[in-house]
Amino acid sequence: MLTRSEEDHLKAVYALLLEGESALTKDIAQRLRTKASSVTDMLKKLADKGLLKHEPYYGVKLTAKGRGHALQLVRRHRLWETFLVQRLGFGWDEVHDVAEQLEHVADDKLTDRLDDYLGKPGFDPHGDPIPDRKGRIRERKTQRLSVCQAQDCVRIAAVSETTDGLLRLLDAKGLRIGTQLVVLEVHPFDGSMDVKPKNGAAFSLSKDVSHHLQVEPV
Amino acid sequence: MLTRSEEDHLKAVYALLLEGESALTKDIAQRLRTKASSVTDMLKKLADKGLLKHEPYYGVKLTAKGRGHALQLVRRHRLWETFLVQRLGFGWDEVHDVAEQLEHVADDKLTDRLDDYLGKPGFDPHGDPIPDRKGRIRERKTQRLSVCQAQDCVRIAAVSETTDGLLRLLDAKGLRIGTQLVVLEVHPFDGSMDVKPKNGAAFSLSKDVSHHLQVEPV
DNA sequence: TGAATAAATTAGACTAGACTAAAATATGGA
DNA sequence: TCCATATTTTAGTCTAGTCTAATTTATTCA
Ligand SMILES: [Mn+2]
Ligand SMILES: [Mn+2]
Ligand SMILES: [Mn+2]
Ligand SMILES: [Mn+2]
Repeated sequence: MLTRSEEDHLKAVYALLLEGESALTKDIAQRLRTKASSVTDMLKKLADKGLLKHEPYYGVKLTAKGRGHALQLVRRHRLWETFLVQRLGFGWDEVHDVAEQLEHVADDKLTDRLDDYLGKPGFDPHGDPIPDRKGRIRERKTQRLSVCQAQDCVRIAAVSETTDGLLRLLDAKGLRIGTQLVVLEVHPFDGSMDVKPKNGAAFSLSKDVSHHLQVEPV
Repeated sequence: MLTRSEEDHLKAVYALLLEGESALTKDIAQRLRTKASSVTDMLKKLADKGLLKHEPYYGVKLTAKGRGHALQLVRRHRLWETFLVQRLGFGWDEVHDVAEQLEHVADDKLTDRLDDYLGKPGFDPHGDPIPDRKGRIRERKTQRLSVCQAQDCVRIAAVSETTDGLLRLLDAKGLRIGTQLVVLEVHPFDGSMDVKPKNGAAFSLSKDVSHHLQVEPV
């Protein structure tokens, strides 16, 4: 049984390894709003439990066991987010903090029943994949909207930064998971691009925004 | 913001004061499976926060603030139990431990939306009243089935001990919240009674069981 | 190459929440 | 009344998880 803090550290490692190839002590600390020295202690503890390999001054790698635990945690987090949005009517910008708490209620029966109840969803409200009970994830080939070119037709698959501000901006522009877009033009000067949703008028997106939209070809 | 342990202590005090008129240190310890000395420390802390009055060697009384917090906790506990049974298909004997964890996710929006989603239920799966968002409880006049007499017609309103064994025994006999019964006969020798459900054959209940069934006249 | 800097670890301190053992207090029965 | 017992509190210890400050190690660049 892992404590809440152990779980949060494990998840931070998992997320950082997905984003880049290394999980640095300082980045874990920044993500958890704690200090590097605290992270060092916790990494030692997680290594003792066989959840990760920690070579002091080199990097952190998850073991199969550690990855399994992390995936279960991600599964619970994303199932709860889905529940909050689909069933309780929360906005996708309002669910993160609550899910951050609910994810720590570790009960396999609860998790599996919730999964059934929601219809075994493959993706959460932000478009992130939900691992199944065995930790398997549905893979997709997506790319950032910011690397697309004029004439490309794409569908928004996920938002890679779920800060409230970005999500609300997307709401304001009518952009959501599944929205189809055509790229009209890319402006080299500032990296902004003009896009046109399938049903709607064209508008412009800054590079800050397009960089955080994961899209798939349509 | 209260910690999980503070919340559990407060709830134990609240429950003990409801059952009897005093909440003794040793009883709190027993309920929380902890030691009297630990309880003393926590009572001091809760008193410092203005949630209860603790006169060493005398008793514990909740302040209005403390009662309010306890009621919110009870509200969350019972709403989650209701969710688990009504929506996720859990048995009424399976929900307590999970609800004991979920109750500590303190988010008013979550609680209120869950309440709405469940249709603002007045009672949980064990027949216990669910406080509303202001902490108000629907009062009923119930009595133990064990004090009823031959010919009494009653409806089961609540089960006052939610141990797995009792709940499964009731399941086996087809007794649930709302079941209507006629008391046929009471046997003074062992306190057992013969009862007949409205739709079904008569059978006998031991005093151990009838003592834990709260009923209302029908 | 070798400082300067960045990153990570170690050392030591603190708090919360538990425990055991000992002391203090209250209570019930002879 | 007064002692035996039950209950509660106090004193002191322990672990988990955090912190700051100091030290160690790795990296970068002049
Ligand atoms: Mn979390
Ligand atoms: Mn998400
Ligand atoms: Mn609890
Ligand atoms: Mn209940």
